[in-house]
Amino acid sequence: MKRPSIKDIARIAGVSVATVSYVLNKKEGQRISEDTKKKIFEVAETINYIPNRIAKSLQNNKSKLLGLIVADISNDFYSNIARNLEDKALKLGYTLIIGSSDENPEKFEKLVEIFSQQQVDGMIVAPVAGSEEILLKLMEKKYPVVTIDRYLKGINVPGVILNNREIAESTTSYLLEKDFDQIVYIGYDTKLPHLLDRQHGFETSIADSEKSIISKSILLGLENIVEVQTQLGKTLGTNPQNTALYFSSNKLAVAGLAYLVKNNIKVPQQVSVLAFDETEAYKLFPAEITFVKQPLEEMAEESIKLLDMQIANYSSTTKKITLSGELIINNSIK
Amino acid sequence: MKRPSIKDIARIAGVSVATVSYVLNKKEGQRISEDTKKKIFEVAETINYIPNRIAKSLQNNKSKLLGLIVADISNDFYSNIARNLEDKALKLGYTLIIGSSDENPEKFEKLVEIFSQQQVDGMIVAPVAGSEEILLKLMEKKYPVVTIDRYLKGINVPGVILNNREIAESTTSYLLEKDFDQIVYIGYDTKLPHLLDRQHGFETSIADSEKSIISKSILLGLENIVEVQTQLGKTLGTNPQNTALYFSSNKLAVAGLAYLVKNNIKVPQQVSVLAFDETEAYKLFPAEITFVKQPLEEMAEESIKLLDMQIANYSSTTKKITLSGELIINNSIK
DNA sequence: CTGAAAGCGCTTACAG
DNA sequence: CTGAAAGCGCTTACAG
Repeated sequence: MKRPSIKDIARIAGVSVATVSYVLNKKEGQRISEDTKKKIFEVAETINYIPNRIAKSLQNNKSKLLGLIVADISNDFYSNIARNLEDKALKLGYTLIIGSSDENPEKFEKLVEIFSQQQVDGMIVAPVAGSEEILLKLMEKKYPVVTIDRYLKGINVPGVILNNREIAESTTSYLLEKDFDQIVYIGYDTKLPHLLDRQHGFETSIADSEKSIISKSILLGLENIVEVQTQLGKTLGTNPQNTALYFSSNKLAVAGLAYLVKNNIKVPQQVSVLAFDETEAYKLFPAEITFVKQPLEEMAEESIKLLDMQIANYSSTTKKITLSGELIINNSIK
Repeated sequence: MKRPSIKDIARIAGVSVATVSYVLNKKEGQRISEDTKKKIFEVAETINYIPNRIAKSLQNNKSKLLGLIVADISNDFYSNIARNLEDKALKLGYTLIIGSSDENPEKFEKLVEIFSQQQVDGMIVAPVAGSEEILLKLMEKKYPVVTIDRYLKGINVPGVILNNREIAESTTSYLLEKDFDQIVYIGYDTKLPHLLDRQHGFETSIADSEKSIISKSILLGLENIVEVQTQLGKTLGTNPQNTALYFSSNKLAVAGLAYLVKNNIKVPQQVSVLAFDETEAYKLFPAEITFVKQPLEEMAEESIKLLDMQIANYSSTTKKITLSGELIINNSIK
């Protein structure tokens, strides 16, 4: 059975499709008698009419679809972002399409193209390394786009970002106050600016400090996180003392903490831990992890706003919004 | 600047829109000269043509959009399902729209309606308690739909499901062999059949056993998982011995394991643990958790297949596919 | 080998 | 207060 259309309503109610359209969309300009209105609503109800958004979209060039591209939707951090975005989007009448890039620029481009074919009204993306061109093209076409979590050097895409460098700097200073013998930064070997910012924040803070402290960085490939375990083994030895570990992401933290648990290294007695991002996994660690909390809800809110503005005005903005991370102090630092 | 359409290509290439459409869609029936073909492809390339899926959809009544409704996309289990579905969907040319129901039938219905307006070609849903009517209506309209992870009593929707009852039974038997003094099932106070199946599997296995063993169930509201901690406290006391805990979901397991960690209860020396589902969080627990693994990839594959069949044939099926869980034995059971 | 034309389900300026 | 008609960007049976 064909799904009922506006035409069916018109036929049954004995009016024109135009009238039906006016009534159903509650257009103010047109004055329709209460009688016909009532009739139309009744018919719509009984035949179970659901408007066809596709037809509407073709007409007004708005799909009410928003595309979200993250590295991997099964990653805790991104699925939380997705959830927050979903809620905000829904409030504005948008629905979210989701895609995972796997840090692969080709896949990223593929997703951009698919979303573009689907006529999404805008995209929220966590761009991968090497996707500058792709974003640039989107900007040129005035396609509404907003970056989230990440950003890229040299191109001016609107976006919302954490104050990565500052929060890394201040939290490292917090560690420095504690007089550790050694501070180890566990980060990524990457070109992604937001991750480099964290690293540079750490390094600056160490360099600016008067203290003589051994600092070291372990940098892992994005795809090779388990490697952190071997590296930590080498760095910590069998009986580490008075050492602090700075994990620059939840993924790294989970991998690293798993190593500590396995090797029965006591936190914070032997090793102190500070981590970026939250994850449910922390709950199962013997110590409560001190971590940098990102304001995910605010991020979602601001990025959707930024996108909605572009969609509404057809005006491309290059506005960047920086939000502050917050150090949640628990007991993983001595 | 307006985005280029097939009309633009036609104008520039000096042919009709029909010809352009034929060429771009590589229709075999029509024989077009190589020259015009080449010309058309060239023009499409240079003006950066991207087909408008909305227009296509209106014509052929296929949006190439699939709706996924889960309880909460930020839940590990569902974000993993989503990821697997995304990959399978992409291979068949579909894009995923995602929504979270929060176990709320009204929200569930709202999402169904929105997805329906967006003309998704089909929906994959983890139905919430009380959504029977909604699914029934969908079935009546012959709207392609497949349930995943969950199912509902009394309605015949096609779907893929775990052998919850059987795997719960066999894994409980596995526990029974170990001669515990006490076995505690931690589950949900719910009407969701797939969860009741797990519970009944557990109960059957206990009842069928010859052994005299104390068994107990702690049932939590879906929204009140932290409560598990108080309940476990009451049940376990300060110095539990030879007790086994059967967690019927990853959420419950994480909450329960957090309690064990906090109270320094040794696994498996004092308390043994078996959990349903996987989560990264297990990595941070001192013992490696023995758990029931669900074949997520296969689930995704089968559910998409089931959906695609319905979409292709317009034939509604009521086929149910049951997949087997697997007990991954680690060292959390003595 | 190629094109004119109808139509998918809506919206909206215009006419009455 | 209401309707006829054009148009959004495509596809496709039909004609030539």
